[in-house]
Amino acid sequence: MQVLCMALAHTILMLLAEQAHSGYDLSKEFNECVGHYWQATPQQIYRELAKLEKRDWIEAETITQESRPNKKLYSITATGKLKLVEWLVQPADPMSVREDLMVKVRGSHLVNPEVMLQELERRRQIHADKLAKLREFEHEHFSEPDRLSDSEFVQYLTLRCGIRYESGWAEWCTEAIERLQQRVQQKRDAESDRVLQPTPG
Amino acid sequence: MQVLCMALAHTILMLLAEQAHSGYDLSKEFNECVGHYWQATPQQIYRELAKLEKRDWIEAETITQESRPNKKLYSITATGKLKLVEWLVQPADPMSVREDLMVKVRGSHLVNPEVMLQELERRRQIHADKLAKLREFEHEHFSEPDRLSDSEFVQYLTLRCGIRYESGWAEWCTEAIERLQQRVQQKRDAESDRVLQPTPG
DNA sequence: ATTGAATAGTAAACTTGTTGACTATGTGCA
DNA sequence: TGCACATAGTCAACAAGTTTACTATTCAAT
Repeated sequence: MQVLCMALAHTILMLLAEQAHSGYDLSKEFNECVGHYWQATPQQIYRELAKLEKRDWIEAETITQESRPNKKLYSITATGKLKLVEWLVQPADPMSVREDLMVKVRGSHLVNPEVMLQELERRRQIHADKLAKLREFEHEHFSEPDRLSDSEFVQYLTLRCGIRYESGWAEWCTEAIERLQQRVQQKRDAESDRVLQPTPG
Repeated sequence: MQVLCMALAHTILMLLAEQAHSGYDLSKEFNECVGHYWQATPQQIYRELAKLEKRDWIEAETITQESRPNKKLYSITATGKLKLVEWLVQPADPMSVREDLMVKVRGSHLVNPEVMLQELERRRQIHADKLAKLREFEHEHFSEPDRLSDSEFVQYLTLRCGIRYESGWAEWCTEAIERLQQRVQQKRDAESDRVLQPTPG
């Protein structure tokens, strides 16, 4: 039996539990709403949908459309709901961090500090931009947290996580830039001291 | 030609650029020092070492030991150093977040809120523990940031990143727990209002 | 005396994610 | 008329990480 990608499969199940979607719809949902904490390409989604259908956790209805290509509308089955809830109540261990930038920072003593300063600034900007978008989304959709539906409320929690994540990265970049600049300056000072007051010998 | 796992290969190269290591040594380094930002199992490391050796980016010397099994001591070659630096100066895009816990939070409106509260508390504790360890490490090894060597300094930057990461997660857990508890309480209040003052009809 | 832990390394299968190419249809724009 | 773009989906290959299970040796503790 083919094996499911647990988190991906269950994200799809959860979205289908709220509303029937086509693969194409799901793909857009991932881009717009789920992407703060889980990414998937259309290809991954279609592949996972095929597996889920084979297990009868979801079922498809082919919708004939005139103005567009036909589509398959998927909805969750009773079995699917059961499996989803079973999975939801299991504990989840932290995922491991894998960050190219850190690997490069860790090796940056082998290259010109200016290169790393530029890269850190570029990354700071990326995270600041992402953060601004998330905050805008928060402002637009969740300005009154007490009035949210259950589903909206949990979406808000994940958005808050995304906001903390991006702001954490932006802040670290700022800290790293400052520390690195300070260090470069100290080295320059030491160098000019050395030139002005050469050690006797 | 076999393909390298870029970040993993270059982390290994970077460690070998500082000092010769056996696969086993590298594996311990990953557990102790690199794990804040990149994880690798011994198996991944041995596999990558074999690929790197085939390309002549690293070279191995077999060390005959009497009190222990023999080992292969790897060191970086001139080509390896070149390739490492070439890679270090390339920009790195943010890695995507993939977090099972978020997927479960996003679906938690389908289960009893108490289950999610417990899970969030468990996770908060995990991140708080990890944070305490990292802070202890910071205190032990980096209490005087101005006196660090270049290599130690960049290590310190990655440690600061790990600290921010873990504290960010712990704080988000706390926030989520508070918001969720507040919501549960509001629902209880609304429920008791409904019972005490039933709507006429 | 033997068991378990640490040291040192290898092999194979499997899971999961990425990439590029491919087939279609319909709409709007230039 | 043709081009780009959005919609809707499929196939195949590849990259990278995980898991399990091996083979060995040495040392310390029970």
